[in-house]
Amino acid sequence: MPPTPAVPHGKRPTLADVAARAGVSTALVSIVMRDAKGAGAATRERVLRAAQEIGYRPDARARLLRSHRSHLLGVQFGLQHPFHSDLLEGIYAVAEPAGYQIALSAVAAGRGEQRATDTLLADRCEALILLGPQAPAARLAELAAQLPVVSVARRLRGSAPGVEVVRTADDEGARQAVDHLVALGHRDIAHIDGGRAPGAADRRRGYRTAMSRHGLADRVRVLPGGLTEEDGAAGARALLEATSRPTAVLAFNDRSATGVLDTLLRARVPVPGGISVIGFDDSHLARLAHINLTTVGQDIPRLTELAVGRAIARLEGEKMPDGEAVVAPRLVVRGTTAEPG
Amino acid sequence: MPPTPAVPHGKRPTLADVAARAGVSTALVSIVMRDAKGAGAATRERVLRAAQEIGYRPDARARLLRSHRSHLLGVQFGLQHPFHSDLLEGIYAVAEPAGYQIALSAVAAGRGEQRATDTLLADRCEALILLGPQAPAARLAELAAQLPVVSVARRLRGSAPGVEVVRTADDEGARQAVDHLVALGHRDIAHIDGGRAPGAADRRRGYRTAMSRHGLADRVRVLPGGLTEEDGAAGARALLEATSRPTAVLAFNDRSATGVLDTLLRARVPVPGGISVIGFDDSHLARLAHINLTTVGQDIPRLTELAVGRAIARLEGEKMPDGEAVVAPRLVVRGTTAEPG
DNA sequence: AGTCATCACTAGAACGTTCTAGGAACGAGC
DNA sequence: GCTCGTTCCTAGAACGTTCTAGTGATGACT
Repeated sequence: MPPTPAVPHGKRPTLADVAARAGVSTALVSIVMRDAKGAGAATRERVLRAAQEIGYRPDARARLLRSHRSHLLGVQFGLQHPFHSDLLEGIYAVAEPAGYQIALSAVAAGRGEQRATDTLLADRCEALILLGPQAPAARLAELAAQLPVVSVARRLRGSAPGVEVVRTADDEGARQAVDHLVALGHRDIAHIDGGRAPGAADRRRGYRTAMSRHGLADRVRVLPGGLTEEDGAAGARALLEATSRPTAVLAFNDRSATGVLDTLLRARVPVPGGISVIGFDDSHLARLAHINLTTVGQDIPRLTELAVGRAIARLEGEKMPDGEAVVAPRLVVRGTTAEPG
Repeated sequence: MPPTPAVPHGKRPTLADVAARAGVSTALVSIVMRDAKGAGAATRERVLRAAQEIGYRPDARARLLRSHRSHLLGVQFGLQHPFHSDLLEGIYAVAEPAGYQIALSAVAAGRGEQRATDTLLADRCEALILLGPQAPAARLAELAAQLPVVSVARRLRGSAPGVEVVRTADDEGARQAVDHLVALGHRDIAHIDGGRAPGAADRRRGYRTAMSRHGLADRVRVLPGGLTEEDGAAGARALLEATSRPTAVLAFNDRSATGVLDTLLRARVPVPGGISVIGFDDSHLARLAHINLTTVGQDIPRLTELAVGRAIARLEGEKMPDGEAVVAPRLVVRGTTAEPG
C-alpha cells in the first residue's frame, strides 16, 4: 500500500485513514475535525497534518446521519425570478454565519414545487424556506405538520396553520408610491397589477385605498398584468391606446416596469416628462444606471434575516410571537418620476 | 383534516418503524421501497400501505452513505446570471431522467467558488459541473484530480488537464453575426466586447477575422465592455460620442445588448433604422416581445445534454473522445437588425 | 496518603440505510 | 428418499461519522 496522498477517483479518505496515519483513534480525529475540545495541542497539530496530507474531507452525509441535528435549511426558489436570486444571496449571508447550511431546490419547467420540496425533505432539511410558493395552502399545511415552514412573500391568512409568513407590507408600498406621485402633482395614476402573483392583491388594494384617501377614487384604473416584462409592456400598450392617458403608472414589479418603460420609449413618450413610472422590488434591474427606476424597495436583508431567523427560532424551540412578520417597504426615488409635464 | 399521522417534529419514521408496523424485516422494507425484486405481491402491498400510513420517507443521506454510488451531480452556478438559470433548467431536464440527482451550490457575493465547490464535495457529489467558472486553472485541475469535472462555457486549453469542456463555438457565433450584418449591407460594424468574461476572447477574435474576411479590417472597432447591461450602455454611449457612428453593433451578450438598446432609444436613434444591434445567448431576455432582439443563440439543450452526458460517461467508465465539445451557435434573426438606413 | 477533578484519549454503540449471506418452505427431478 | 432450484424472507454486517461512557494519567486539595 502506498502511504501516499494521491487519492484516485472513487475512494475518498475517511476518518479511519487519518487516524491510522496519525496513530490515534477515529474518535479523536473527529474531535479535531470538529474543533471540539478534548485534544492536546500537539496531537491536534499532528492530526491536522495527517488529514491535510491525505486530502481528507469530512463526509457531510455521514455527519448528518449520525448527529440528530442536521443544521440544514431547505430553500425552494424559482429559477426564473431575479428577485429570488437576490433573496438567496441574503439567505446565504444570514444562514451560514449562524451555523446553518443551505440546500437549494429549484422550481423550473418540468420540476414543480412538489418535486422541489420532496427532495428537500429527503435530504433531511430541518426546516423549509419557500420563496413565493404557489402551492395550495393545504399542501403547505401538510408540510408544516412535519417541520417548520416559512413562506416568504406569499401571504396565508388562516389557511395554512403552522406556516410562518415573512412578507413586505405590499399595501403600504403601493400607498407610498401613490403618495409620492400625488405629492408631485399627479392625479391620473394607473396601476398595472400582478394578476394572481403573490402580493398582487395587496398591492392592488393598497393602490385603491391610497387613491381614495386622496379623493381620487374616480381616477382609479387597474389594468390586468403579471410579473414579467411582457405583462408590463402589454399594460402600457393598453394605456397608450386608451382615450385618456394617465400621467403616472405604478407597475406590479420592476420587471413589469421595465416592460412599461420600453413601450413608452418606443412610442416616444418621454419618461418622466410625459409619464412617470414606478416599479416594485428594487431589484438589480432597477438600480442599473440606464434604467434608473423609481421603485418601492423591499428590504431584502430584513426579509431574509426574518425568514432564516424564524426558521432557526422554531428549530431551537423558542416561543414565537406567531403570525406574520411584515416588513416595511421603502420608496426609492430615482429618475422615472417627476411632476406631470 | 389531512390524514397526517402523528409524527411530531424531530422524529421522522424510519425503515424500522415501517417494518414493525408491517410485521416484516427492515431489509424487506428496503427492497419494497427501492422497488427491487425479492418481495411477494401481497407483502409488498402491505409494506407500502404501512409506509403510507406513518408517512415514511427514505432518508437520502443514509441511503447515499450506504450505497457506494451516490448518483449526485454537483452544479456550481452564479446567482446573478440569467443564462445560468436557463442552463440549470436544461440540466435538471437531462439529469433526472437519467437517474441522477442535482445538488446546487451558488456563487454569490461573499460566497466564492471555493466555498461553492467545497460544499459540493462534502455532499459527496460524484462529479462537478461548473457553469462559467472563473477559478484559476490550477484549482480546476486540482478538482479534476479528485473527480470528473465539466466546465461549461469556460474554455481551458491545456491548462487544466482532466477537465472536460463543453462550450459554444463563440468565434463562429460572432462570425455568423458579422456575416448577417454584411449581407444586409453594413460595413461599419462595431463590437462591444465582454472583457475577461468566459468566451469573450473568442467572440472578439471571431469578429475580427470575419471582418477581415469581408475586407473590412480597417473598419474593425472593439470597445471594452463586460457582461452586464451597464457595460453595454457604456459602450453605446462611447459609440454615440465617436466622430463616426457605426451602422451596426455586436454586443457581447443579451444583457449588454439591452443596455445598448436602451441607450440608443434614449438618444432617439432608431433601431434597427439607425443602428442595428445583435446580442448573444438568446436568453429569455432576447425573446421578450418588446425587446425582440436579433441574437446568436446558444444551443442550451445541446450544451446541457453534453455537459451532463460527459459527466455521466466519465462516471460510468466509458472512454471519452476527450477534448472539448464545441456546440454550434445559430443566429436568431428578430427585429433589431435591418439594412442600414 | 487519600480523595477528587481535570485532561487526553479510546472502545464501541449508535444513525438509517443497503448489501451479503444465508434459511425455510415448497416443488420437481432422479 | 435425496438433491436441486425457486421464491420469499431475515440476520447481521457494512457505510463514515458522532456520541456515550469510560480509562489512565497527572496534579491539587484535604
